[in-house]
Amino acid sequence: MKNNTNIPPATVQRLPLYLQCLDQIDTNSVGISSKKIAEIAKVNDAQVRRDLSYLGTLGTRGVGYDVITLRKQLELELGLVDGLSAIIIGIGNLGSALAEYGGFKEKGFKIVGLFDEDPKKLNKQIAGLTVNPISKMKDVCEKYNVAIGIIATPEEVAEEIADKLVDCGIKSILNFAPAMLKNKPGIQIRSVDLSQELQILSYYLDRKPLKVSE
Amino acid sequence: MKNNTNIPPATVQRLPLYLQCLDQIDTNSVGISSKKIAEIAKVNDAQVRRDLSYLGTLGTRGVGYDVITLRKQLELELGLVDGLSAIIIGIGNLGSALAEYGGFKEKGFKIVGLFDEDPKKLNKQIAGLTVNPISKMKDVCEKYNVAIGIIATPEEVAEEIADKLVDCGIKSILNFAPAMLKNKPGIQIRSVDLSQELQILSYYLDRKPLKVSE
DNA sequence: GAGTGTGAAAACATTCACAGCT
DNA sequence: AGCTGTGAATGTTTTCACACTC
Repeated sequence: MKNNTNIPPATVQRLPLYLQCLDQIDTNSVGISSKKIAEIAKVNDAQVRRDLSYLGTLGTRGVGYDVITLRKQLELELGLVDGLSAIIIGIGNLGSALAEYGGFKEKGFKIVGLFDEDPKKLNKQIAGLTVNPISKMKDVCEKYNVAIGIIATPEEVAEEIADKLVDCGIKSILNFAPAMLKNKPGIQIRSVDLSQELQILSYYLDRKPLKVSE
Repeated sequence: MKNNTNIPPATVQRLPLYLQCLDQIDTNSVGISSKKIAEIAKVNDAQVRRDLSYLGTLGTRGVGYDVITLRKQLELELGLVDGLSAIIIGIGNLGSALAEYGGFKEKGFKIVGLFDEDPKKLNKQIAGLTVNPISKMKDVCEKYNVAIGIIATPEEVAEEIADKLVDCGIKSILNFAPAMLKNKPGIQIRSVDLSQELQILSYYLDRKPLKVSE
C-alpha cells in the first residue's frame, strides 16, 4: 500500500486529469515538468506540484517527473491496478453507448454485465455481452465481485435499482439517470446529469466568462 | 441583494441541482424550505440559503420558498428561458444517445443539428433530425443561431471539431470526447469524461468514505 | 414556532515565492 | 539554469449561529 495521508477531494478530482495528460504527450518523452502538465490540464503549475506531492515525493528537483513512475503512482493511488468490475443497468441508448465505450477498458475497468427489464432488450448482444434481466444481477455481482454499478435507466426506476445494487453488495454507484438518489450508508454515489452540464454552460453564456483568457 | 452580483462558481454548479429538486418534490406542494431542498440535494441547509440569496431575496422568513417563484428565478438566472439551440457532432452510440436524450428538451434546450463525417451515418434519421456532413455545420449554426456545440466524436478529431465550432460562431462547448481541448479565447468549455468519473469512484473504494453518512 | 438572510468564524483550496536539489 | 516541494499568504467555500420576519 501507500502513503496513507488523506488526499483532499479537490485533488482527487484532478488525478484522473493528470493521468489523461500523460496519455496526451508524445510517447517518447521520458520526463515531464509540472509546467507542461499544467499547460495541458489548464491549471496552475504550483497546483500540479502540490497535488502530486500528496502521492509522495515523485519528482526530481531540477529535472521533473518520470512519466512511467508518475503514471504508475497515479494508477496505484486511484486503485486502477486491481481491474475493477462494473455492470450497467438500463440498456437504452445511453446504456448501450456506455457498454461500447472504449475508455473504460482502457483505464482498467471491466464491464461484466448488462441488465434491463424490457423484454425487447433481453438477450440482445452488445459489446460481446448478453442483456440479462435484473433478477440475474445478484448472481453476476457475486461471481465477478462487482464493485461498481452504472445506472442508465429512466429516472423513475433509478432509486429502486440503486437499492437493488446495494443489495447485491455493490459499494459504488455511477448514476446517469436525472434522479436524486437517496443516501445509502457506506455507498459512494456519483451522479452525472447531462442536462445539468448544459445548464451550467448556459449560465456562463450571457455574461463575461469568469477568467478572461490571458 | 441584487442579481448584479457575480455568483460564485461553486454556487452556479449547484443551481441546476436545486432546479432538479423542485421537479422531485410532489407536485401539489406550493412551498419548500431550505431544509427540505438540502435533504434532497444532500447539502447543508445554510448552503442552500446562501446560494439562493445570491439570486435575490426569494424566500419568506418563517415560511420558506414559493416553488413556482423559485423555479422561475433559477431558470432566469441560468438563462434557460431563451430556449438555447445546440448541435451534436459525432453520431456514434453516445451522440445518438444524446440526440434522443429527453432531458435536454425538458430543460429548454433544443437540438437543431446532428453532424458526422462517416458516410455510413449520413442521412440517418435520429430523433427527427437528419445526420449531416460537417461541411453543413456553419449553415445550420447561422440559421438557428446555435449557442452550444456538443462534441461526441472520437478523441482524435475532437480538437479539430472544437476549432470548427468556434469558427461557426459557437460560444460554448460541451465535450464528451476523452480529449483535453486547448483553450479558445472567449469560449466556455466543459468536459465530461466518463472514465474519469469511474476513476474518482475507484479512489474512494479502497478507503473510508470522506463523509460517513449520518 | 418555523424558517430566512447573513455577519463572522472555520475549513478548505489555490497561488506565490523561494530554498534546495540536480 | 531548471524544476521540485512546501511554508506562508491569499482567496474561496462552507458552516455556525442568531437577529429578524411571518
